[in-house]
Amino acid sequence: MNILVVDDEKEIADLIEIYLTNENYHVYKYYDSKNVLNDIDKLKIDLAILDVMMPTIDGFQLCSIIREKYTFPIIFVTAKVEDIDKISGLSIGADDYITKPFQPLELIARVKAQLRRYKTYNKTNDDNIIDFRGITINNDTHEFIFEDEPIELTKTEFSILWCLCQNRGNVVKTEDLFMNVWGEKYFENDNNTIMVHIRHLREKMHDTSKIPKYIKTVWGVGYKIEK
Amino acid sequence: MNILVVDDEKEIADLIEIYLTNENYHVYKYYDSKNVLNDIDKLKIDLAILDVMMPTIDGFQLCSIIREKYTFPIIFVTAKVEDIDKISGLSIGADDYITKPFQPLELIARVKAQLRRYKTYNKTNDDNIIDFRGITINNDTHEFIFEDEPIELTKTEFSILWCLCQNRGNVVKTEDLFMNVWGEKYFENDNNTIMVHIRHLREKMHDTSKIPKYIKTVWGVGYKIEK
DNA sequence: AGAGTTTTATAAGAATTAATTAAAGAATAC
DNA sequence: GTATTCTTTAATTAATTCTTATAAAACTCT
Repeated sequence: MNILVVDDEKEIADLIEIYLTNENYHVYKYYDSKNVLNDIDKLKIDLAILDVMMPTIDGFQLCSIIREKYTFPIIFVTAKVEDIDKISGLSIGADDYITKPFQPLELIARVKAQLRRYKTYNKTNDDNIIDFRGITINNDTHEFIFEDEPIELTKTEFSILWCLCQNRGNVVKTEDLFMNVWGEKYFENDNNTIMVHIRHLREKMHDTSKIPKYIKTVWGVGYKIEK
Repeated sequence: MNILVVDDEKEIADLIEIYLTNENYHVYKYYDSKNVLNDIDKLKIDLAILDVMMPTIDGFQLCSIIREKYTFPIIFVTAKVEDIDKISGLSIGADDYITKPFQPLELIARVKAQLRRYKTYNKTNDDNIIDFRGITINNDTHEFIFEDEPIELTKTEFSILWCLCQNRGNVVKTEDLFMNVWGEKYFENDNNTIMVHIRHLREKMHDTSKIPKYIKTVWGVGYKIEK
């Protein structure tokens, strides 16, 4: 989970970063709104924590700009305790509004609540579609479209391909692949089950093991699919 | 929009009702948790405002019970200002936590923010009529019209078809289907109840299991109805 | 180059999972 | 209270998918 933190008060931003990192969130920290706007399309933000009072572009403006394109949750954390500010903040598209000084644990709890609402309760996530290099794989419809042709995959084939696509560009260790697909540890007796499935996948993708275009073997490690 | 308000302090509940009614929300007001549980399946709640400290079933318990079946936003409004209570409340499934005394306008703003998140940003449409590909299914009247012919469905058949239609295009896992129709977990001994109902549905839709036009089997996963 | 290791290919049997029946059990309506 | 309809269970059959075993090929290292 990637969380955007924007606050011109460095100490506060740093503090929030510590709390969030501690909970294993990945934090993109900015002391200036302007830089956020340059980068935001590149980052895949899941939630934003914004300060209100900042130079040049204030939190409310930033929130409005973000909302033109994105629907991830936005939480204001600010020293402005006036009710009218809370109401404005929530009205322009924020999901929550916390006033400083705040309890770290409360902030974390609110972050978690928002992420739960956004990710778990909300079924419309495009996290379930991966699209690259003529490959479109959709975990909702269980469809695999390869070079504009729909291809039927079995459950196991789909799981393996899904796992490789999620980690596209990176090697997936045979063991990790096994864990991901079967959800258990293997490596008792020799197991070439995965190889058989990989072969089937390559077959369906008109790929060869000699010079594979898609699923490459990384000797002694596992498999990877190029980005 | 239907809002559930539960508070054993009548004055507070009445006050909240006034604010909400003023904003043209429809309010279901309860002074007792028990009655809520009796009625909740009949009401079509979009958001709930719960007090924490109540006799017999407290707000936290009520929240947990609601969350077993529903994902609409829940806001706690309570005199308990302890941080640990806020954190617990948010952890068990609430979306926001406001402490008494609260500003009416802030409450309204938070209600609106939650509803916006739930309704607007969340694309999952919960209309009661779904119409596509010669299928018209109406969850209010429980009517099913297939290629201009009304077709009688039993309660279970309707629930299954409704669930598939709501997720049309996407695979519905057998387990999820079970959860949705029977509202409980199964997976004890194997259970082909669903298969029998699916067969009946296909029969009524003049469909076959070999080359189904409508309800397709996704091996090892579940069923889906094409968009 | 050769020994040892790891991956690939192939095919067949094993194991899963789904569909079909028929009938018993439960719920509902009359 | 009985009849009817609906739901579930159970047993069987059918279809699909997974695993195993084997042999062959490719790679690594000395």
